[in-house]
Amino acid sequence: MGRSSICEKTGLTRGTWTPEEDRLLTAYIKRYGHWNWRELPKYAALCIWLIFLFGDEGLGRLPESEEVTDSNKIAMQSLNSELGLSRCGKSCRLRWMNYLRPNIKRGDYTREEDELIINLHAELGNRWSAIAARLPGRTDNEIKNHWHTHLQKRTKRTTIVKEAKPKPNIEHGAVGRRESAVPNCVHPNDITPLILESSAVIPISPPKSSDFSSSSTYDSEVVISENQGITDDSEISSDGFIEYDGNFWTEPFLVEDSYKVNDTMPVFVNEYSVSPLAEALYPYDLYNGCDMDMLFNY
DNA sequence: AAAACTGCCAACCGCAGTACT
DNA sequence: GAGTACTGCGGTTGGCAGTTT
Repeated sequence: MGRSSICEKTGLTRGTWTPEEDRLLTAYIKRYGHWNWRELPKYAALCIWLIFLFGDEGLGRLPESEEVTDSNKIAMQSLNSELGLSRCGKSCRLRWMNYLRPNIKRGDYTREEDELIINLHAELGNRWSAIAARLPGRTDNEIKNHWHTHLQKRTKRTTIVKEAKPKPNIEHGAVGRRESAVPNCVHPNDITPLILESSAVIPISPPKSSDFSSSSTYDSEVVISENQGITDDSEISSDGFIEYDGNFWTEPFLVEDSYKVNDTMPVFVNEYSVSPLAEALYPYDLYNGCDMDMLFNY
């Protein structure tokens, strides 16, 4: 038996993220950045709760670091549990990096992307993060999954097809010449042509009907930003979030200006529309008795 | 119709690397 | 240099959805 995970030890939530958790995490990171993954989930719900209730003044109600007593911590954990972000930092980071962060390209892979992945894998091996760095908008996890579910099979099948034809048809020019040159092993530089040739022999399976299918189809490239419904990232920064390395407790306001679309509108609140945050909190009936001007235009 | 099987992908786990004290 | 905390990476798994029997 392996040792139990941190999440198991601490009773934190595991498994699939709910939309409410996504909204909470997104709203928090958009405002503060991911200054410390380990500490982030501990304070996310508390900060957003205070902002929601008291506007920016709410931040002033945050305790200084030296004031965070055990009873404070218990209260925070209780609050986080109530609000649904009782996740370990690692889980938050993974969710943000692989799914929630802006500019993630989802949907089918183009032929060019597949070619690039195959070439890069031949060059770099299973260094998925390095491969992902060369494919804008794709995450290492997504590329890894795509490789294992689609590309690896195709490369294997291509090899089998090639090996099953010991006498190349010279009439087909390059195909025949390459087959005769690489009977058992394939030079990295030859992999892409082999795959492309195999595509003519092995039909590419049609795309799934799922919105977020990662299967390959070269008819179109679907780019969906998961955060389009939350905010207009282009107004915030190139990445749409803040890298913050300061002390959160002592300098909570330093990133204040960078998250705002303009002077009056926080990024996760559209004027008088129901914000993701508001939606997330709605089940708790927090609107009752609140000043709507304060809530949406603080 | 339902059970069994398969494919896919989000999420988890454990380790390595890095920064800091 | 040792110890600790944290982040990032790659391998693996669990669960869902679709397909087959």
